Amino acid sequence: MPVLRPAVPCCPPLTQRPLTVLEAELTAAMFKALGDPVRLRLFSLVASHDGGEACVCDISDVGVSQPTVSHHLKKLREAGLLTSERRGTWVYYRVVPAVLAAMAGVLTA
Amino acid sequence: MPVLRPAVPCCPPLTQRPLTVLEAELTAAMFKALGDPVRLRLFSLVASHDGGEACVCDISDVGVSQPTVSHHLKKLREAGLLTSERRGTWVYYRVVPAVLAAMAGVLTA
DNA sequence: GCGCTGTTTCGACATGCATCGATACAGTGA
DNA sequence: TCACTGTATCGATGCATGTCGAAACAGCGC
Repeated sequence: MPVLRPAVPCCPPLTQRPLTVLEAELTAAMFKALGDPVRLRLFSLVASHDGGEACVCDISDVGVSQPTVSHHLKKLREAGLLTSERRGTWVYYRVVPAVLAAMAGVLTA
Repeated sequence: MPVLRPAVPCCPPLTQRPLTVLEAELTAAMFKALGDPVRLRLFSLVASHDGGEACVCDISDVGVSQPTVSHHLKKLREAGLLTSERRGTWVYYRVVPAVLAAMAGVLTA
């Protein structure tokens, strides 16, 4: 488990100057995490859910098996986009707040 | 060559409502294109280059072979992020203007 | 036409990854 | 403790993809 630590405010806008190798590595890892349709839907389900968090049971209906959902949620966690917390029987996922803004910033001129 | 046509203004912010299957497909394709470190550096090199365009010869020094550079530029073209134009001996790449804003919009609450 | 340089395509290879069923783990309630 | 539900991990499989060298293509200058 390599788990690149994204260090949320990472990189300047792509239009400002060429990214360094390390910057590209960190930023690409985040984009890659959103580069799968199933993961993107899972992320969107969490991000748009009431209260800013969602139980796995709320978002498991994306057309793939339960182990696959779990696998994708793990990937999103490892990329630093989501956090998870177990409360009793259920596990809740949340969007890491600064990450969306950081990624948007990289794409903004 | 599937070449999903991105139809630039694609999708609402991820936080607004869950993406549909089709929206996720289109948007994930763009994120996926930026999800490789080499491609992200190439894209950044084009996006930050003087005049908004760059010759392949200007950006080929990213640590991989020249055919690999060409392969990645093709992927970025197919994803709708770059356009290319041959002018005499050299081929110039440009960022498709609206795409950056569209992707940033998806990530903005 | 011929050679030369810049760029793309081709074919092959190794690695990565999305997916699944089976299984293990965690917590609840009886 | 035992059964039950929700979630994560394991192991296997098939496909996607990043990479390269070799070869093809495109323009230019002679």
